[in-house]
Amino acid sequence: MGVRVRFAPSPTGALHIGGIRTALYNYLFARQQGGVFILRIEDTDLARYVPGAEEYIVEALQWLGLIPDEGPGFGGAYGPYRQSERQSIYQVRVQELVATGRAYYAFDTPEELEARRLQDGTFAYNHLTRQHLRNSLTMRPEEVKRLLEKGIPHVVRLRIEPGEDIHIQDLVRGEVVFQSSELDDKVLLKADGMPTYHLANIVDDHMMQITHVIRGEEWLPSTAHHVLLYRAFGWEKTMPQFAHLPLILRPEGQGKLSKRDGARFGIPVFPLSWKGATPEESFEGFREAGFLPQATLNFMALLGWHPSDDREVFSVEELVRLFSLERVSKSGARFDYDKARWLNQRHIMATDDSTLAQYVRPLAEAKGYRADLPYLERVVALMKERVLLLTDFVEEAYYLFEPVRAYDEEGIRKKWSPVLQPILELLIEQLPHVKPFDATSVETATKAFLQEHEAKPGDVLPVLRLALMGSTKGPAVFDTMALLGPEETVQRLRRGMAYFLQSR
RNA sequence: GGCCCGUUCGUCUAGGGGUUAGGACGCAUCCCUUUCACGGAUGAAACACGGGUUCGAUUCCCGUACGGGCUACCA
Repeated sequence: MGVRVRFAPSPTGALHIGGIRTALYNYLFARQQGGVFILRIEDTDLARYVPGAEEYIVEALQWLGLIPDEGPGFGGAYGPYRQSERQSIYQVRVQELVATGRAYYAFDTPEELEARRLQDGTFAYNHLTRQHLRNSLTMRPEEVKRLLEKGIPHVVRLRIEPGEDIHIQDLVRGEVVFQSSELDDKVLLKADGMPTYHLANIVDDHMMQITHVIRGEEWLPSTAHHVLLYRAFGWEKTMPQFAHLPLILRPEGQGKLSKRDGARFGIPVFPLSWKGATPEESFEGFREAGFLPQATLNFMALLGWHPSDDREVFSVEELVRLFSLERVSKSGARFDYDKARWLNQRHIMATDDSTLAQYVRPLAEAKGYRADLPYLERVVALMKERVLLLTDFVEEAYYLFEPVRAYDEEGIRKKWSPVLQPILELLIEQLPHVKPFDATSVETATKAFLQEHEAKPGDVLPVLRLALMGSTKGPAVFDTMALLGPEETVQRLRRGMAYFLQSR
């Protein structure tokens, strides 16, 4: 049977980078194995449902190119792919479990259980305590029937018997053993008639013929329950294999990465920006921060996985080829934003100019800058080795689109000297007559002119740069002049000179 | 508290009974260059601790410490 994996997020808000990494690993594994990548929406918690979250998830997957083969809106023969639309399936399945004595009704209210936990911190609903609680194991059948008929709120719990070792062969961690006596009787069906994660997950994975469950480490403890559920249903022979991924840790300090860490550390932790009801619930995304999707993917792939060689920059195709669950590490990976930006720079350098220009176009448009592709391609060619983020093209290099906003005073003090004034005046006169006004011709003409006047390029060029860009750093002077054109070049040089003169 | 998982430079990691413990990000110095960046060179920087096993442990085993996850009618 072919590999079938699923990414099963819950639409409770924006999905952070940890969730996206899970999607990526599932995707890579599916592609590599010639398998099927499924998106399933786990919207069984009505209270936590957030409108727009599902659309966000889909848009994020599309931006990254992690397109599901099956899922809501993606087709597939195993739907529906939203758990809220599969409610009747779970109802039927859970009745099977009750009928065979693998599950039971429990009438204890959330308040009653809460009170128990308050007085006994170790309280768990399990094989010991259930004998003293209000459920169909302790009540007379007639009483249970009566309550059910009266529509008294109740849940269905999995009946777990003690004295059993549950061995799990995890593809990442190896063998993990749990004792059934330590496990609590998990709720399978909630009082509102919706299934819990545990029930829906197992039923769906079985019905959708999932072969490998690749998910975060936070699920490892409940995997024992899941195995028991497969057994209860009699599905153990076709139970999927498990692979639990290490958590992504916050950049500094302790604990796993959380939504709030984005604001806390001034870094994006989401694929796309998310607009919440308040600023505190709104987050910036990798896309908006100026990351290329393939760089984002590369970064996430390396958070918890590494090939055996020393390479670190990969295309998606290479990741598909090289990925393996066996090489996923067991320990948590700290989110390293510097590394993310470096990786983005590598991918920007590896991307051709016309593609980059397409990415930069909306950014330029948003600022009201000139945004025709031919011009943008020249900008990108000049700057691609000097930027970390796509936004740098219109921010760091704003002077390629609009006049200099401010001159670097420190630079002026170091590079400018009034003795350069006469020769600069002359040069400015000459420049517009260079034909054609391209980098090579301008450079040749300028250097000849400087030699003729016995001036050193090392003295003059930095001043030209200061006038052109307002800064002592930036792209090559002659390339920039050619890009700006003769009129703009002359204008900037004159304005710069005037400014330098009075700043003395 | 209980259960489970983990621990190699600051960070991501390679490695694996005998290695000068390798690479990358970041940092520092130098070279290239009109600047920055790119590129190149160099440097500082790690096997959590204690017991075993062994001729020999960073590597295997057991403890301890530390970190993490789970312990909801959330996923």
